[in-house]
Amino acid sequence: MDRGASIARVAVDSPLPRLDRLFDYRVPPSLAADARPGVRVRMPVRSAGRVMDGWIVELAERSEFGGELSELESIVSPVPVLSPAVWALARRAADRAAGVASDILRLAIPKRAARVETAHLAAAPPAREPVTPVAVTGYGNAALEDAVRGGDRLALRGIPAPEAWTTTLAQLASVVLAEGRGAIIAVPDLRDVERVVPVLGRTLGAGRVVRLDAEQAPADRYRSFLRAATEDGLAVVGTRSVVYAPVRRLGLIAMWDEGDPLYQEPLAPGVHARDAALLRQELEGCALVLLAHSPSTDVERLVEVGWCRPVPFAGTAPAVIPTALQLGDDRLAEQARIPSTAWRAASEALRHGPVLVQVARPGEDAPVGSVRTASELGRAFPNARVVVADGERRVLQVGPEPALVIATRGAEPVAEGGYRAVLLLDGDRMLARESLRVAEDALRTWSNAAALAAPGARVFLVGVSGRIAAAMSTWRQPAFIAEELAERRAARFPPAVRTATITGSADAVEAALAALAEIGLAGDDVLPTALIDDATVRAIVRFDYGRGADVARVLRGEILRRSAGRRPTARSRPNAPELRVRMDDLEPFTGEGTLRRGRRIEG
DNA sequence: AGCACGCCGACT
DNA sequence: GTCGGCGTGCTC
Repeated sequence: MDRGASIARVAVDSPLPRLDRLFDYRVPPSLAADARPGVRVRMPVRSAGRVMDGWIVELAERSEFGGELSELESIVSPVPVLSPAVWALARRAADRAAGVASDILRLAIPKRAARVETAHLAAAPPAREPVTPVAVTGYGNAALEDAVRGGDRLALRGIPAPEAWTTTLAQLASVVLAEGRGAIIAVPDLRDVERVVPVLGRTLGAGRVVRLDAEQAPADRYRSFLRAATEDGLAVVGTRSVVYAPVRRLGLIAMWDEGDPLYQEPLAPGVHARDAALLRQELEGCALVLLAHSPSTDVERLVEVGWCRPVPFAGTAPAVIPTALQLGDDRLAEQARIPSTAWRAASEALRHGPVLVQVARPGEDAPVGSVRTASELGRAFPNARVVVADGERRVLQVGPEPALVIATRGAEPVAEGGYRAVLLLDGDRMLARESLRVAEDALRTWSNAAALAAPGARVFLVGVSGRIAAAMSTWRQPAFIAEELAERRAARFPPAVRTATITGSADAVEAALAALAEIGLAGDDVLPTALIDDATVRAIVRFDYGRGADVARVLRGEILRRSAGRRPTARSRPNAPELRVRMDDLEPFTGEGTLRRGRRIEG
């Protein structure tokens, strides 16, 4: 503790909006030695007796608070777990989402495991070889190494070859690690973590790679977390909440397939990992690489406003052939809803190696389910080995030998040497979903599957035509996405605008809308209020990005007002918060997500 | 969340 | 008069 600093400014570990600010405490002499920014503390809140957890955010010599200060009760552990950078990020992210910083910190700081901590404190810092920077290949003379060193923001097109993205991420990370800085590598799901970790290990050295994801055992997760917080020059890899990892001297945040809906955080306040990454890049000045075969409309918007720079790959696009669903004379093909040209190509390819068949849904029940498709194709190709890969049957990889691999989208195994043919079935079904994001989502998942094809292998996109099929066959997804964004802009739909979904009692929602009207948010940008049930209504407002801070501030004020208001009484139902706010719901106009039950999605 | 403060109906 | 109902507000 600094000489003379006898005041600790503490963030309270509580989801209550009223406690979402810093509180000053006196540091008693007995705790002074360990009272450092970032440590977890316990302190009395409201007239002795009640003790809460929190973190010291900063130390000060004097307090602005007029009243009598209480003393910190104890320091839970001398290990700093909340870095100034992560605190700043949590504050920014919560403010932007009209939420509470400690809700973000819940994602950022894993539960303490005392034994892990003891072992960590006892261990000597590991001796490691310096990292050798590896050239970033496949992008011509784009000078990506300099861009990354210079803290640029890039929308990078993935190289369309099996697992090329893992190599690109490892090469990018090597550039910053070679300078003694750290990198955050975010991927959508655990399968992707498992794929990228060995590649990073080979490129950077195994001791340089740290896994950090919510599915780890608590002790493992805390061990990884402590390593990230204390060692320089690490690549920290994980799923969406890895963007909050306490990486030291952060030089790069790289995100694979940023359009994957798994990056949307379901826990309050529902901050998308991409948005958190953008905020963190701004705060820390590190490089940001959004790597994808087919970017989201959100990233296209960032490109168009000049916030990040698109970088194409230099190489050959997959051979994608849109195939109308004109059924031929083959009855078996007809059963399996595969056009005869694609059928013949698949039969031929199957003599040489694995063939991927992407379907929309898992299981046997759906007319298009993975298991049902597998049995149909199994009958048609009695000599072929059939592999089913979906959410339940996880298959990471298949060998180079012939096999029919039936996979739901996102669950496709990687084939050694690449698939000899890829059939994208059920495209029409995927596009029939009612969602603002069907088109970009379909394009993204088709593109990811197409990139698994061997060099020169053909990819058949079945039953899809028009501009979206053309985007696939020309491999010019960004052009289609740009048109998609233009349509959203014309309609004032996200991500051309931001949205806030306001749910609660009719009173509370009405008051919130009135408060928004006072800052000029009215007219067409306030969508008609919908009745959810007898006690709940929902309003949606939309607004330009420049107004986001104002809207969030006003709505936060309303939440604060209302949270002090009505309590669960006999009259009102218990646990029904009077006012909940969700900013930038992925599907604001269909209500998907907004009403999801379970953990809080509220303000 | 808890706990204190404060302003209206039945009581010694 | 005053005890205590719970509506309202605050937590360094």
